[in-house]
Amino acid sequence: MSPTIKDVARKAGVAQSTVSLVINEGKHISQATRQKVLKAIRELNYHPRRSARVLATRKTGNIGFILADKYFYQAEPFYTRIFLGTEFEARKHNYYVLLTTVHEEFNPKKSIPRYLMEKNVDGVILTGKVSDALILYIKNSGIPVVLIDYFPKEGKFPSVLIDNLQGAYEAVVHLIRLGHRRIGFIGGTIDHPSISDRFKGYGQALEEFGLPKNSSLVAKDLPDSSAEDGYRAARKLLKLSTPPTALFATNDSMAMGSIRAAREAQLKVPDDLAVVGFDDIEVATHTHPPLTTMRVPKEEMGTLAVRKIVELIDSGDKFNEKTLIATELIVRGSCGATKV
Amino acid sequence: MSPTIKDVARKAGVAQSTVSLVINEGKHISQATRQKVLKAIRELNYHPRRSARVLATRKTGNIGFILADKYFYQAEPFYTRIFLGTEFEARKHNYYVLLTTVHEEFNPKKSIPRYLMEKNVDGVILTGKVSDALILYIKNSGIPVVLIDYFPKEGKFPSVLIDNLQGAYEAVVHLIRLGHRRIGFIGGTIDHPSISDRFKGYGQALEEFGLPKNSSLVAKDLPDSSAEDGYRAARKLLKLSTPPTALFATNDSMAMGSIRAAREAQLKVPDDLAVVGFDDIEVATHTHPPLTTMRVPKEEMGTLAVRKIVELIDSGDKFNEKTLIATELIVRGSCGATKV
DNA sequence: CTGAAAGCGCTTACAG
DNA sequence: CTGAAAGCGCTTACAG
Repeated sequence: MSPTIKDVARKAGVAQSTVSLVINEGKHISQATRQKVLKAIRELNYHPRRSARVLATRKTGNIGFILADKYFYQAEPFYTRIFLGTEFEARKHNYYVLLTTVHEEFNPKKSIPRYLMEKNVDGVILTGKVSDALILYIKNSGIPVVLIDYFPKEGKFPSVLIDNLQGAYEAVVHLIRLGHRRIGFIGGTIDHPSISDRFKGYGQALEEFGLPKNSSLVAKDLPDSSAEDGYRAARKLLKLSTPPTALFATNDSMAMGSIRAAREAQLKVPDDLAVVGFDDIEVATHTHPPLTTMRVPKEEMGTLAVRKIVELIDSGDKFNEKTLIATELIVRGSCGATKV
Repeated sequence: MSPTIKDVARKAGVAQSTVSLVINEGKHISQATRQKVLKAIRELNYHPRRSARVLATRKTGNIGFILADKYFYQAEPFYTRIFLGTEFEARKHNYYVLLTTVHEEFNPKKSIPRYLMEKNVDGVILTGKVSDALILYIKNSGIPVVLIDYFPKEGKFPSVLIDNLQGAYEAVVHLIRLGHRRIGFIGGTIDHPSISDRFKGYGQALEEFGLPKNSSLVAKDLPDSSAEDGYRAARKLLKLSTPPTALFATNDSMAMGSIRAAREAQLKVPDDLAVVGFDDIEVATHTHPPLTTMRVPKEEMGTLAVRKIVELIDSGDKFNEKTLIATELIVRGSCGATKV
């Protein structure tokens, strides 16, 4: 059996509670005893049993990380990288991150992660679009919640979001500056706020530069935001009598699908059709030509979400701040700004 | 405060230990009391606090899942899908899976996941190539270990592996049957057993069909097994005076890189160069042409690993069985078996 | 078949 | 500044 706090106390010749105080950096411990205790800990290679600590403190040291399962199956390591960001940051704060996927629809019988039932988390990070009912359920249970990359239509929540409007605006302005005047929009499910914000950014850029808004150039509400969706949407746009000379897709998968559509239509990217995506997923560098896109700092989002939830847990505050994270334009071959 | 076992006992009018027996499906409980207790549990919406249970049983209910961090950054959702398989299966057995990444080199100060120090897992699943020293360290600590998709040169371990030899053999035979006689091999780090087994499968297929083994057609030991590596290796092979007419790449990323190299060399895939990959990652369907590859059942590997480790935990056995999982040839456009 | 009691390994008032 | 003791919420021999 590995050593317990009692063994340490005995070895150091002090009370068990003294050992505990040393470990938890309590005050009122003389340097001498502290050193004695630390020495005993080192010699025994003692590590406090987490479960005992949990029971005593009534804090679990766990953070739940909830993700709609459909994102997990996607090719893009987008949310997994956000998760990785949370994992790294959580270590620093001595928390574990419990990753669980849920189905998109809310089903109180199935959608509620075990750790909520078992009171096994101190806070929950919800990432991407999940059922609003689930979010409300958790929030109402009194446990701190932080949202990443999703925000329900109603309610207030602490959240870490992409500055989608600004990002889309910059992407489209980039195309306009390259001389494009007919810029198509290819977007996923518009009921996802990220997407509607990107649509707004698109519109704002057109407006500001005095370009007409042409609804025939807009393909919205694509079911899955998948490469296949992007492919189909782009194919339609390219069949117009006066097709767009550039496309802004609200994610890289759809941008990649668009490139495929262009190739099939015997169009050259970027010469005949410029394409800009969003997210900067890994494979965006492998397309032909490599994709120009808006980079989203994924790990950073996870880091900030953990800091936020740890603060909420520690302070007991009920603040509902939104944190907007800026994106960055990554110019590669598909927009025509550089020659391939 | 949410209800405890005491509240249930009081409400049901029985002893606390009786409630515990009902929950843990102990025998010797009359139907009548069982029903009373179950009713009280339902009415109070009682859920046993996991931490208390952990402390009492000295079992944590957690399984560690260790992955080299470099895999997590890869575009391929390969190991993440294995993880997902473990998560689903773990739920059925009432375990949590704690996902942690480690650096490739073993550093006892940094590489040892917290949950091992804190005795916070009952078993550990190690996935992909991780430091042999880490594996040994964990195994020697007495905790059950199951390896997925990696096996050290020395030692015996329970493991869930891809049948790499057979898979590679089938992939190459497929190319041979399509009429190819000069088949190149593009492989990652040969010190990874998966890769060397795939190389063996390649050689075995050539031999069996009486084709010469030509070392100039073999590009081994590529540093990262990345698309970039595949691209560079293929470019070299295609510059040979008599270049290969087909390539077998030991993963899809390298196969995709190879396709890019072919395109740059003005070669048509599959007419001038047939390509077969390995893994069947999502993006393999998005290449042009879509990639023919060997599908690896990723979730299934995770499922089997969990079953195996739960059995080891429960039984206390020290068996070291290898489980080999068969791959499946997925024919798409890049091999020339179907017309695009 | 059921109940009283000890114990898992910590933390935390409370005394001193 | 340090120690003795209670308590966190379960499970598990042990009696009955």
